[in-house]
Amino acid sequence: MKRIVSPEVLELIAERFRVLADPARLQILNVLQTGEQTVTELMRATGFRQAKVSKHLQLLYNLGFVDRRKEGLHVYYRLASEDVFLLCDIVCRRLQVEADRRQEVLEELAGLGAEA
Amino acid sequence: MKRIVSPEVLELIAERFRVLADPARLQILNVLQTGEQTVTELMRATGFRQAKVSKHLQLLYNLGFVDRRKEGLHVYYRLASEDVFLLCDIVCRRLQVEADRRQEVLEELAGLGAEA
DNA sequence: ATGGTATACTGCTGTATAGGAATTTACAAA
DNA sequence: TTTGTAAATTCCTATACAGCAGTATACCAT
Repeated sequence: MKRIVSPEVLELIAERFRVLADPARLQILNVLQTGEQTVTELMRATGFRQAKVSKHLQLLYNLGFVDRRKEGLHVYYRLASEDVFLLCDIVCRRLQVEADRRQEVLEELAGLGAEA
Repeated sequence: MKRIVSPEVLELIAERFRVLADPARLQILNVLQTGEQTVTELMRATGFRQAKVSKHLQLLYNLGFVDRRKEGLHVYYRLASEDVFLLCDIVCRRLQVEADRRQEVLEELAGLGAEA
């Protein structure tokens, strides 16, 4: 994204971020990182109700974040790609930087207190 | 994010994605990529109203996506880091992959049509 | 101080969506 | 076919937030 991007493309990008902007969906993705899971297994792993899990999975599926396969009664969901975690890692790195910075400020304040 | 992450951290991550999940903010960030800008310049570049630009900038500033400096009447905003574009690039790559896949499907359908 | 401009803030409305309860659909076994 | 279980969907309510209009604040110039 080196130049001015059209509103249409910006909307598509925003739509992707919107899907990741929900702790419940991130949790589901996080659980899926341990491997393929059925909806029921995801319910147990997350503590969410069935409708909630299913609805979030639909969204994730529709936007290509997860794949699924049907086997008898069960539907197995799995991550479609590792990109999600690339994205989360970048965000986590930022969180770490922010935390460090806050820590520095606190220490600076403590230092001032000692001097005063 | 290799193991199960706590709900608190997931909320922090989601919060960051939420800020990026808005075309207007992405557009502002996109414009800022061309260099430091005042609110007024951003209004002209985006066509947004003053209140809109200002509010989005507050959000972006509070979550550390942009920095600012005051000079007389003007406040100059600039990108705090290139991470935003790392994130967008990953998403864009995904969009490209999706587009390619759709294209393939269309061509496959066209092929079937020719055969039939 | 006064007037004028840049930016931030407040109150409001409409829209989107998360989550719960209940229902429906899909499938397997008896 | 009937029964039971898994998953998807529908309807509903509450909440969050984008965007607008208007107002307030900060700062410069005269």
